Amino acid sequence: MKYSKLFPKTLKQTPAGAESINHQLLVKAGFIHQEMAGVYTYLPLGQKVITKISDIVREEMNNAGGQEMLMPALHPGENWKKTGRFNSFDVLFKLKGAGDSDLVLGPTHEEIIYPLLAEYVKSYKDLPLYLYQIQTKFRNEARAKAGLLRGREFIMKDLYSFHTNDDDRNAYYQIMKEAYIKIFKRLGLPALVTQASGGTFSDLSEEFQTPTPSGEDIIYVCESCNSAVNKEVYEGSDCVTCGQKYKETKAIEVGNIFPLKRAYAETFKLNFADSDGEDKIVSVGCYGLGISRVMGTIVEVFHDEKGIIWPESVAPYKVHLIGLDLEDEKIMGEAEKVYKQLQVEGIEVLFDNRIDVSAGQKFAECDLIGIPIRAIISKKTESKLEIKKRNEKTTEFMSLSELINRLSK
RNA sequence: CGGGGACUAGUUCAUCGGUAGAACGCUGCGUUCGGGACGCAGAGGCAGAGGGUUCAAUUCCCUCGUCCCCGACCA
Repeated sequence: MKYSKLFPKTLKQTPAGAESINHQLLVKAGFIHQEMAGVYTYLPLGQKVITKISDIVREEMNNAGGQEMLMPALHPGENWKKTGRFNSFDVLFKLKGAGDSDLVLGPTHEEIIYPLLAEYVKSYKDLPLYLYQIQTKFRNEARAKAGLLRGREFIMKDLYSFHTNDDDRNAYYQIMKEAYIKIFKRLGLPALVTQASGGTFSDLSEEFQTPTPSGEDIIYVCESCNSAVNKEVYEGSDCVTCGQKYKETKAIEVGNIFPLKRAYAETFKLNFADSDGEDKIVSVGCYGLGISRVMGTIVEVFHDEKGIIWPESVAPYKVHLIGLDLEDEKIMGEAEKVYKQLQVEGIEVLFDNRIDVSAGQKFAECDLIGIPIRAIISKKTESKLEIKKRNEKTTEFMSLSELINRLSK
C-alpha cells in the first residue's frame, strides 16, 4: 500500500472526547473513527488489524473442530420471549419490524442457535457439534466507554459446543481452554485464566483477563503460581491453588468460557435419541472472545509516548518503508523496486512515497501507526536499507535480501 | 440510570453581553529537506437545537440533545 493513497491520514492533535489510550491512539493513527458513543468505523488500517485477529482466532477454532457460520444480527423477538430475556436482558436493543413485530438486535446468539440445532439434531449420531461465528453484537450499555473496550456495537467470536453428555462437554471445554491459551499467545497478548462467576446462566466460568491499569475488572493474581480469580468470586486472602498471597490487579476481560445450564436446551426442546433409544437433553458449552476489544486491549498494553507498538502477528503491515530524498529520481526508482520486491515475497508493506513531506513528519507518523519494522531508503543508505524495529532503539543497515531472509524465518 | 464537565472553522482551542480569532489541516507560490520545517497569499463559521432576559446574546438563565469522566450496571 502506498501511503499517499491510504485513507485517511493521521491526525496531529488528539480529538476532544478521546480520553482512554486506545481511543486516542487508534483515532490519531487513523485505525478507527467514532460515529457515536460506543460505535466506530474500522478504517482501512483498523480493518486490517481486525482481520488479522479474526484469522488467528478462526484458525484455532478450526483446529479444535469448529465449523464457522454466520447467524443474523436481527433476531425474532419471539425467541427472546420464550427464554424470558426479552424483558430481563437489560441491555437489549429492541425494535419493530413489518406488521408491528418485535425484533431484537442480537447481543449473543443462544436464542438463534438453540432452535436452529433443535430442528436438525435428532440423534446421538449428529453430535458432538462445534459451531462458531465472528459477528457484530449489539448491547445497549448504559455507559459505553474507553474506546473499543466497551462498545454498544462490537465484534465477537462466539462458539457453541453441543454434546450428548456433560463429560464429553467438559472434555471439550478443556480443548477450548487450550485453544484460547494458544490464541492469546499468538496474539502476543498476556491473558490470565481467571475463575469467575457464571451469572444466571452457568454455575461457573473462566475468563481470560489481561492485566492493565485501564481494565474495569478487578482480579486477584497469585504471584507464586500465576493463577487468578475475579473479585466477584473472591473469598479469603490466599491462593486456592498454592496457598500464597494474592495481589489485586485491574484487568480487561478479553475472553469468557463456560458450560451452559440446561434451561435453554429445555426451552427450545434441544434433545436427541441416544444410542440406548432414550430421549435426552443436549449438553452445551459457550465460548466467547471479544475481537474488537482485543484490538483495543493490545493498544492499551503495547504503546509508548509516540504511538502504538503492534505485535507482529496483528500489525496491519510487516514493514513501513520510508522513502526520503524522493525528489531524486534514482532514489525513487530504488524505493519503488524495494516496494515491489517485498510484495513479490509476500511481505506486507506500507510505502511512504510522499515527496513533499519532511522526514520528521514521516518518522512521527510511522511511530504513531506502530508497524513492527521501519525501513528507510535515502541518499544516505546507498544500496542498503536502514532498519529499525518499532520496539527497539538501535538501527542497522542491511540489504533487501538480508531483510527478506530475516522476515521469512 | 445517579453525579460532574464540555459543545465556537475540517480538527484542537481563544473570545465570556456590542452579530467571531489563532494554531493545525486544506489550496496556490517560493524557500527548506533525517524527528510532525518556514514565509507570503487564499478558501473555510446562522457559535449543538429550541425558548427566555436584554436596545443588543457565542457570551446570562431555562429545557432538550450529544460527547467525555466518576459511580451503578455488565445477564
